Amino acid sequence: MRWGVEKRLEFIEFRLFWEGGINRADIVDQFGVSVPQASKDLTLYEEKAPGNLIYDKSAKRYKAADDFKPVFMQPNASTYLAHLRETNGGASGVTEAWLASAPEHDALPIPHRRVEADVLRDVLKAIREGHSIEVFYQSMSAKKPSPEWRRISPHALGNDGLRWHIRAFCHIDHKFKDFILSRCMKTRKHGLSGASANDDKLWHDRFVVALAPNPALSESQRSIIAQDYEMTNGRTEVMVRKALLYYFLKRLRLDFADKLDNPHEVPVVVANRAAFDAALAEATA
Amino acid sequence: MRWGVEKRLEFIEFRLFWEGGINRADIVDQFGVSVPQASKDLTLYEEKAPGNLIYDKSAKRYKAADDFKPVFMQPNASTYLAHLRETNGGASGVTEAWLASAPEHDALPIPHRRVEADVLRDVLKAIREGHSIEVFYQSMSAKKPSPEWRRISPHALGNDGLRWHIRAFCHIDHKFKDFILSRCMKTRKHGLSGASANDDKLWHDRFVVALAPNPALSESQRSIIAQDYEMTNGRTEVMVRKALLYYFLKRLRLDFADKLDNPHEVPVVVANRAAFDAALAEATA
DNA sequence: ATGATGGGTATATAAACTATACGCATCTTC
DNA sequence: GAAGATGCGTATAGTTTATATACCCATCAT
Repeated sequence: MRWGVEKRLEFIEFRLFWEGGINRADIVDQFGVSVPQASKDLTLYEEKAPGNLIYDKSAKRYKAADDFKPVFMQPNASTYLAHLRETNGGASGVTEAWLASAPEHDALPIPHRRVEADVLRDVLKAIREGHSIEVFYQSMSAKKPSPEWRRISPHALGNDGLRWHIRAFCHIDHKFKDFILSRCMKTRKHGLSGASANDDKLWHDRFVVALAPNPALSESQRSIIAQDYEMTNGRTEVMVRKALLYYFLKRLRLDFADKLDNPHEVPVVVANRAAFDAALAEATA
Repeated sequence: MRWGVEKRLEFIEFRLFWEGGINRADIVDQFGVSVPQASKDLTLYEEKAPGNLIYDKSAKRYKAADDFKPVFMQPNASTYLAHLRETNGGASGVTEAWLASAPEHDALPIPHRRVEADVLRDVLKAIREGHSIEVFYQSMSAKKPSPEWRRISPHALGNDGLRWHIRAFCHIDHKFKDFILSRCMKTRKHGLSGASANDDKLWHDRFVVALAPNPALSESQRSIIAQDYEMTNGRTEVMVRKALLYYFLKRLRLDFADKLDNPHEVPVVVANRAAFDAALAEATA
């Protein structure tokens, strides 16, 4: 079967599963095929996945059967929700909108400067080819009130939950650091790399964070949290790169577990706090 | 031009732009077409986007020209980064991997219980058709240590930055509330709706949060933050649904701006705090 | 030099798709 | 309850797209 046909069958199944029904017109709109071809596709789908399709004459629409069994995809809630979040952002790009009758939805607006496509492109190139590169970077340090050209040897990208960082060797400070991608205004001058990616210890080393329900919660609440985090014996372990450990602390609000009035706010606490603090000290040194 | 051809040209351009080069083999792998067809596609691309393509005989690979001008897509860094994050998760689903030589990357691991596809599917159905539905829900309240069947009339989905909520009218408490999607274990019994989506005031009302750089920062740092958040006159306004306001506070760590030792941690503060607190009180009442 | 690899192209053939047309069932409108 | 609109199904002939196979060329490693 040709790739285009396969995609259309997948599309039919996607719509049936997540949106409950599909039309010839849906296929025509999505893929620009002719109406007879859309008919053939539906017939073909019925052949390949017998019993999944039921035509509702009254609604003039194919509906998913009660015992619908997907054969062209594995339904995954996270994937659907990720798509949903994308439709919110507006810019679709590669992923076209397979969601037609999406539910009303909204995500928290995270205000931020946009990342320049050309900057990202050049950084990716430097990572790929093992170059160093100069970035016109706005540092937060008080000594540098305006952006400066800095040479860095990038080797990876990291996401802290709110924004993306470049993980790179800094040719000025002679160590590996994070550079916030959106603070790179422009790039220039590829050059020789200043360090091997393998030497970025904090990036490659991972610390195993042990999480436990906040002991300030009631027992029944603790057990609910344990289920939420899929804990076994009231514990769950999360491997976190040391370079990301600081952001992990902040994102999960682990730094305030004890100081907060309401334990409800911080469902989990770090169970191996001493080791955690040591690792964090190492990472932020 | 047929949909499949268009997609292949788009793919060629995507790879050229973000990964710098492309091969016949890449096209064959991605779309399962024959080798001569991949050749034709490259020729066709050169026709449609003259000058973008340069064959590097030594590397045996087409490379993007220095003055590469995309014609089949608008390059968007956010879209690329969203794809990158998806590849991390593993589950691809609808979006196939257009990223071949992706850079090394990692995102913060957010430990969480998975959402059941069948649950989400049934909730979507209820929203779409305006039904109520029973969910086997694990509430956090101390009075309900184990999951219970609750009838709700869902009308929207909301994301708080860490997880998805169902926004629904609760038939037990007779008001609109958030239900954490991953705490819905199963669903059953569609029924009549208990309320109109329009009556969910906190969902439809939005509060305009005014954000300003943390005054505890130095002047130059404040101006950097102002740029980060694309502020004008040291302010930016963000429209937030009242139903999401509480999560906005938590996510941006706005509740600790003054208590924190290090203002660096909280780049922005709420400039219209009194109105904000009033709106928040209304939302959490 | 030799072979492996990757690209270009030509041919005949097969598959996929279009345009057009017509028939059928359901629902809405008058 | 007839008329019209809509949506599905299917048949035909013709076009586009893609395949399989073949052969040639350039570059590079050995």
